Amino acid sequence: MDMKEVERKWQARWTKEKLNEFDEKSTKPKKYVLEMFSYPSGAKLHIGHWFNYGPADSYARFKRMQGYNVFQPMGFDAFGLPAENYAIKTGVHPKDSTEKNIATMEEQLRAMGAMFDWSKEIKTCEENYYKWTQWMFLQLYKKGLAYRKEAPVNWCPSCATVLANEQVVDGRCERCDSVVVRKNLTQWFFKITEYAEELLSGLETLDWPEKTKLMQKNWIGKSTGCEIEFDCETGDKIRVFTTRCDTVFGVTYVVLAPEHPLARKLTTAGQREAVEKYILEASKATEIDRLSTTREKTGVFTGSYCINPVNGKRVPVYLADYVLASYGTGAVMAVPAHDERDYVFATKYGLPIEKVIENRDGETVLPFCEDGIVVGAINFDGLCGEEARDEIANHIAKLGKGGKKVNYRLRDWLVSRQRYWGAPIPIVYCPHCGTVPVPEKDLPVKLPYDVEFRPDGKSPLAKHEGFMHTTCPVCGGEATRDPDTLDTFVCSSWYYLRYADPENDRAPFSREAVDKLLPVDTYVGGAEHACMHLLYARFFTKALRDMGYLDFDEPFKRLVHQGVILGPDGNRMSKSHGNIVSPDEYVEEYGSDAFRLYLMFGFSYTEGGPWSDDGIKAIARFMDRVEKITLKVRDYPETNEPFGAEEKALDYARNYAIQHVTKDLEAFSFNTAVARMMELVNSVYKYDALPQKNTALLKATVRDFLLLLAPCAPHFCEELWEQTGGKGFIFEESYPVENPAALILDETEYAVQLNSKIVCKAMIPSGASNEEIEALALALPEVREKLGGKTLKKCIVVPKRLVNLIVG
RNA sequence: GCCGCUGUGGCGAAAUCGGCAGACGCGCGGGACUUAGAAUCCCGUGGGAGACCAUGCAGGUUCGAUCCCUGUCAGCGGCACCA
Repeated sequence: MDMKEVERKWQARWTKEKLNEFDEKSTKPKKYVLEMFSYPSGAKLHIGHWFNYGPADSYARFKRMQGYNVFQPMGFDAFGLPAENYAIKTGVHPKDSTEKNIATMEEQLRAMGAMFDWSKEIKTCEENYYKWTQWMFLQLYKKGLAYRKEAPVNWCPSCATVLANEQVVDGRCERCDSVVVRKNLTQWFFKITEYAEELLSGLETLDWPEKTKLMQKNWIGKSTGCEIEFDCETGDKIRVFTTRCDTVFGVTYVVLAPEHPLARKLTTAGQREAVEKYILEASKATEIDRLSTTREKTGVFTGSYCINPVNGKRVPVYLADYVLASYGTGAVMAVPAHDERDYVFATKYGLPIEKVIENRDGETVLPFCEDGIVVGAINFDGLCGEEARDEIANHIAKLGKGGKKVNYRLRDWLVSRQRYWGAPIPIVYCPHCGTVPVPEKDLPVKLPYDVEFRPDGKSPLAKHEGFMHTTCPVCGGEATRDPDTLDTFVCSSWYYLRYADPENDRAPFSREAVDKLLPVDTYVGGAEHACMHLLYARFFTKALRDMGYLDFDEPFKRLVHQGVILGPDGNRMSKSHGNIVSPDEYVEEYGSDAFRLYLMFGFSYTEGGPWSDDGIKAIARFMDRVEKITLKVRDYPETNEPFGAEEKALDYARNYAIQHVTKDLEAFSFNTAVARMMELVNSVYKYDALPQKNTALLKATVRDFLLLLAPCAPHFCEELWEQTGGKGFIFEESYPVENPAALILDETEYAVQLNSKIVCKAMIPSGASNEEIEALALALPEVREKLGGKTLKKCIVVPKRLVNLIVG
């Protein structure tokens, strides 16, 4: 079969008959199958795209044949850093390179032959999309979910520019190798923490991989503890969060993050120099390094003291970078006797270590970090663990120095980017009116084309007079725009909603369109998005629901992650590894169906693995075998005789395949689905070799087989369907359903075990009771021989699998 | 470092709820067809001469463990400005 020609032919027909478009008028149940949209950074589709979209499209087609009205849109996540970096390097404008890349990728995606509804395509960098991204920002702002505060950025002093984490290599700028420091800027945040509890509890309702839910749970990081206030001699108050308030009597010092607002204020003249030096050093370390439990602990004394509210003890205040400003209150109470890190730190700096918890069962070796009995705390001595924490927290609350508190590791979402290639933040700063949101009627705030990308200390937009200079929407006076753009994760947090209504120019989407299609039934994409994109999208959905734009709680009911296809050397494919494998040559040589089928068969979908093309020939051979037998059987005259054991076996194979392929496709277990289809082809060949054939059964089996294979090799099966006299499109046929009667066997092979060791196999009639099975097993010659004089103690029967005789 | 995942023949992999480890393929070996090769078709194929031994390694629970538990090693994904 000339696959190039066949692909062209069927793609043209599908497009002409709008086969791939969602049918607005259909009464069938809808099924929204969505793959994560592509980022057009490289010019071409890579194996990862294919591995995501090919098999997922087979799932969508399978659902279509099962009678669903399937919606499978595609688009581009087109804003982002790489296009801007490319512009800095080559001078090619991000808009131009992005549009060019998108054009290439669209063409390749069409050539894949997936059932994408291109009539609903979206590109996040287009005005009619980012207008609504800006609208989202304004709604969140109105709802009090967007606010400004200071936050650190990576700053390269030499390039005078903000760097992404990716651009910082070993603490240095990837462009000029200067040491990167952290610098505070006032930036926009979304209050995702307001939804922490619901983002956590909502996980229970989702059909998502358990590991993904667990990762989100840990990312949100709920912990129940106590907030405690330590009064400083300066009159300032240090608030700390602890999950171990039962150890508060053992506090021997307090630690602030170097970025803590009180850090400098509490520093005494004598310590000034050391503290400044330390703060600068700390600004160079990455957060990952700072959280490392094996890294040498460092810190510096501020010169100040504060008072432990429970016992009035005066303890020193230190700065140390193992405390993060972004977690909890940015300050901790240190209890070296009962915390590993505090113990190490106290030992290093000669700070006292006071034991206030004792091990209930045995010697107390410090640091003792488990629950134990409180000692040396007069009113609380003898209390233990949760009970102690409860009493002590209540006591602290009575003192007016804090109390029980739930804390989350989740932080608010920083959305400001000091970059060009993104959606401008729709905010104006007016000397008289302050921070003013751009009125919705004035959206979009257009991204100007003529900008200077060269990094020179200012965001590209900040240097653009025409963009920056504006009038205040409130007072009409002179004002300036926010020079920053939005994080691209903002664009991708609501795109699945826009697909429902992409042309709408009065709203991001109509309620009617969204009600019809959303939520997404099955979302397919990489596991690397487990904590960020997938959490942000959930947050957007919940916020939009609370603003009355939606009436569902979760955007993605079911989630599936495809694995990562690595380079042949086992490393992630990258230019630097020089191990990139392009799908193009394979598609060219074998055709898109064979390539898709190979991806489905050769790898576990959720695991991925190193690339290897061993076996792609086997897929080509399999398809040849299918074509050959299909055409051969087509030309047989029809006979209904005979129907004996051979026919029963073929019918069993046919129905077994239907049953398992259906189950496996539903589970995204594509490799086993293809294996079951190969088994059926083998059975058909075997049957066809018989001298006497029931060709009616054979023809029906081949027909079912083509239907089974169609979602996985769509062009190929359409062609064979047509060549065997099928009418219309194969994708308008129903997926086969197994006949349970054909799957009932008279007897099943059991493994017979004696004391859990296999002795022999035995055929046991279906429907035999456990007693009958036991008797049959005991009567077997192999069993009698090995049994000797031993008596039966117990008999374990696992239906349709084994019988285990325990003797002694 | 922290969070999560993975580890099974020469290779890709499979194994429902703890129940016959290795389905389906690749590769390899043998055979058929052919002047010959390619292609195709058929048979065999975890290791071991064997009792037996095998699911990264060391233990544990169980009648029975690839699966559950403890420890450990290796690889992969993420760690909040790559997307």
